[in-house]
Amino acid sequence: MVSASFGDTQTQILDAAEQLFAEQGFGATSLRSIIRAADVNLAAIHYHFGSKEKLIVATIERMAQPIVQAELKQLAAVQAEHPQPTVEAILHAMLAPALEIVYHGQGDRGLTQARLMGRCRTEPTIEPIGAQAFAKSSQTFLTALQQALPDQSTSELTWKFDLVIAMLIRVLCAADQPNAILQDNSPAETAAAIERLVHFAAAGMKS
Amino acid sequence: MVSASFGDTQTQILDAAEQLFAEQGFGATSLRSIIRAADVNLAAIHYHFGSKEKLIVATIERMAQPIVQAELKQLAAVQAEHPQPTVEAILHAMLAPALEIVYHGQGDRGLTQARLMGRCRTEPTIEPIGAQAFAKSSQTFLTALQQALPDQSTSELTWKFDLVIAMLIRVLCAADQPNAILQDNSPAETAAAIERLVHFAAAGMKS
DNA sequence: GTCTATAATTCGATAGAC
DNA sequence: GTCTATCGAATTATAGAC
Repeated sequence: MVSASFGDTQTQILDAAEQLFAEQGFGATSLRSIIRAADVNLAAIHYHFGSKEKLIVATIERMAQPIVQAELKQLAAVQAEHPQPTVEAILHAMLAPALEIVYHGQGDRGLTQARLMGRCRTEPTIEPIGAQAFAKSSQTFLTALQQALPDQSTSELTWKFDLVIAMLIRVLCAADQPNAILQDNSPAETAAAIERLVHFAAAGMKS
Repeated sequence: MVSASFGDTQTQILDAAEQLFAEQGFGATSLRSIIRAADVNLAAIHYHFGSKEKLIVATIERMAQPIVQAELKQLAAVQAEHPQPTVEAILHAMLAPALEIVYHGQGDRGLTQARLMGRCRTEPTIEPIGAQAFAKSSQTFLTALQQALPDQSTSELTWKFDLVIAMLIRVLCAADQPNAILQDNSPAETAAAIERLVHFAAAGMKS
């Protein structure tokens, strides 16, 4: 397979699908609205991706892979510095990459990707696909939290971890609403929002 | 369906819609699947409710009204006992009613209603309807939290309040999954889960 | 109020020419 | 690889008999 160059049909389809899936959800977005936005033919989607579901999988994986890699890289850096990192340091490595793409993406692309990540957990049909895309990250961070909080049982840490992810998802989905934790896309404001969220989540994890 | 033989046509439709909307989401549930489950005619939905959207509004409001009333009643009771209730007491009044319907409801009705409440925030088209149904509760509890935590700014309390609601929604939506915070529907387990969630949320609110 | 029948769209998917 | 044309099925909604 040839790697997609800029303006490629596949890339045009993925870009349009990413934006529309993020805005409207997966089930509510028709292939016809995607081909209108991408300015391609309807048959091109089936030629390149096979079906709507395979397009959804490809869209999610393209969004998730850089985030998972960044999360694992930050955790590895933290662990290399301190053999036993604090809960705050682990949560920072876990939450920062997803929030940072909001302003690292070119134009509105970052906000779109953030919403798409959040949307992976809002539709029951889609949730397994999203869980699969983020599985490696989830397992690694849950293990790190168990080492940092050895007094808490696995089941307790599991539902707390789940609640922290739920908070991240909410922050991502509500990133453009008034009174959101993330007020604007500036690097300084994003860094401050990450600290607020880490602090809030760490207090709950230790409770 | 046996249960469909009870009640009038409107109630049969609302019962079936409640269950299917909760399981599959609003957009993914067709009127035809509802009339099959309710054992009524397709035209009956349009005769009694006018359109799919109006049926969604009616279903959400029927679910939300008892919960909002219970939340406001519990908060009033807490405030009557102590003029300045603790954060934990406020959060308990805010979180307990929604979780308690899980086992107070007859049969699986409670779990269905809990999932439906959670689902109100997962589809962007539906979120304004759900926010409207819970608006009175949201305003009242945000005011109570501002009085209990006067050192925190309104914007800070607003996004923290939003995160607590996000956690509640997650608990409701994941109520039947393994490793969830709510392991089973017994009153004792539900009360314990409420305490865990209140403790987790209070730690974050005070952070 | 309840039903049958159907209108009017929209959807995902595919065949086949180029 | 890209296009036109279309299939078959699903959807919401409505008209009109009873």
